[in-house]
Amino acid sequence: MQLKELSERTATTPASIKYYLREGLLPPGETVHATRARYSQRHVKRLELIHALRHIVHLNIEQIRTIIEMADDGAPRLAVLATVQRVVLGLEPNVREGAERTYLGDAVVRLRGWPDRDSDARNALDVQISLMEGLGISMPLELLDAYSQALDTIAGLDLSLTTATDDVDDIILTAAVGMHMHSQLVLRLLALAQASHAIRRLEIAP
Amino acid sequence: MQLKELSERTATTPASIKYYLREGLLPPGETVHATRARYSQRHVKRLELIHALRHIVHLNIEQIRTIIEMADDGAPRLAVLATVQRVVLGLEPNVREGAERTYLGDAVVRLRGWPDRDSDARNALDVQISLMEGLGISMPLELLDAYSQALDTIAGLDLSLTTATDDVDDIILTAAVGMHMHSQLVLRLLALAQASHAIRRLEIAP
DNA sequence: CGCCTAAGATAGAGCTACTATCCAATGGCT
DNA sequence: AGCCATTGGATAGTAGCTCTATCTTAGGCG
Repeated sequence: MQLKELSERTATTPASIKYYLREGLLPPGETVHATRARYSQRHVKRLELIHALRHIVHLNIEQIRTIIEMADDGAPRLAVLATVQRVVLGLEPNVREGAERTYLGDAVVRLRGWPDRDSDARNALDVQISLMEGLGISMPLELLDAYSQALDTIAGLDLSLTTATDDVDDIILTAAVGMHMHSQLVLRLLALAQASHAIRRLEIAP
Repeated sequence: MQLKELSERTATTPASIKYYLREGLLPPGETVHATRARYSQRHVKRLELIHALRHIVHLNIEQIRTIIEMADDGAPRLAVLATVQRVVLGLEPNVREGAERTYLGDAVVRLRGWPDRDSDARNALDVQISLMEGLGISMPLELLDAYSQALDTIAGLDLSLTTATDDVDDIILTAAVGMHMHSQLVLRLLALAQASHAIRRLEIAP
């Protein structure tokens, strides 16, 4: 198909498609000759991926490029998933060079029997724990225990969805949307829990 | 103190202070006469609040204005906290008119013994659950149970910080930063849980 | 008396994500 | 054969956000 048809099929304006081409998010079509290019089903799927990442998961172009370049470079699935996670869960601003491991971080990993190794996720957790300790926000271990237990279950479930296909774009789409949705769910539950506490505590003695 | 001193004490440029004044985030100083105004300790604290909300919690000016206007209008503490929550936990895009209650939402509220009433938080949760069901992302009740149990504990802890003072700006600062930090913590734990699962599942058979 | 600072208005800057315009080349329909 | 639609490529413009800078007028303080 030509650009115009691609545009119609994906409800994306030709101008935007050209923009994504320029930005390297969408691979160029097969050049038939100087003024004609052919696009395939792959381009349709890629555009759908871009659309979901932009408007559902709310990533910016740079973040989408990071993920898509890995996929196009044929990186191993684990590496792609790690990148998706880093970007979707906003780990980036929290990953620091030479951040120290925390007691609580170690304890949680041991309690859950998670593999004890360095990773962006582990690093980001330690940084967050240190940050909160610095601000005097307390987190007893029992709480992290309860938490991580629940999250462990969700994580297993979430991931199982991504192993059903071999197409990298599909894996990314499923993983990114799944991670985003779960993280939102947790935030909504936290909000409701907090609201409930606030009502109980403040409504009686305003 | 005059504008310049306020600027120096809060490490904010006079231009930015003027901007916040224009935007109504910072109350005008006490006008001595046409070309002189006096600012107080209150302005210092307000600027610190604005700074934290902008650069730690990452709210935009509009969101900060929403919160600050409530506080300045002398709204009840519960209402202020609800607004802080709505903004900080990103409930806004998820709150819908006439969204239906979900079975799972009801079940969670009953399990936790939370007050069963309409609220933005409850609404946002129901919308999120429906959204995920629509996408075919499964969430067994046992999972929500475990989750909400952990979150319930955190929420109680978090809120207790905010009842230590009577100054509205302080309450907002503590609540906003606390909520933000806890939500980040949960996201980091989810990330680590997911990473651990991914390692176990994909590293053996890449 | 002149300098500093104030308020107030307006304009500009830098970023992001598009959106629009212009171009020459050219395939395919008529 | 000829013309219209479409292409890639280049470039420029727009819109929203958060500042940042400049300019003006005015007045107190040393």
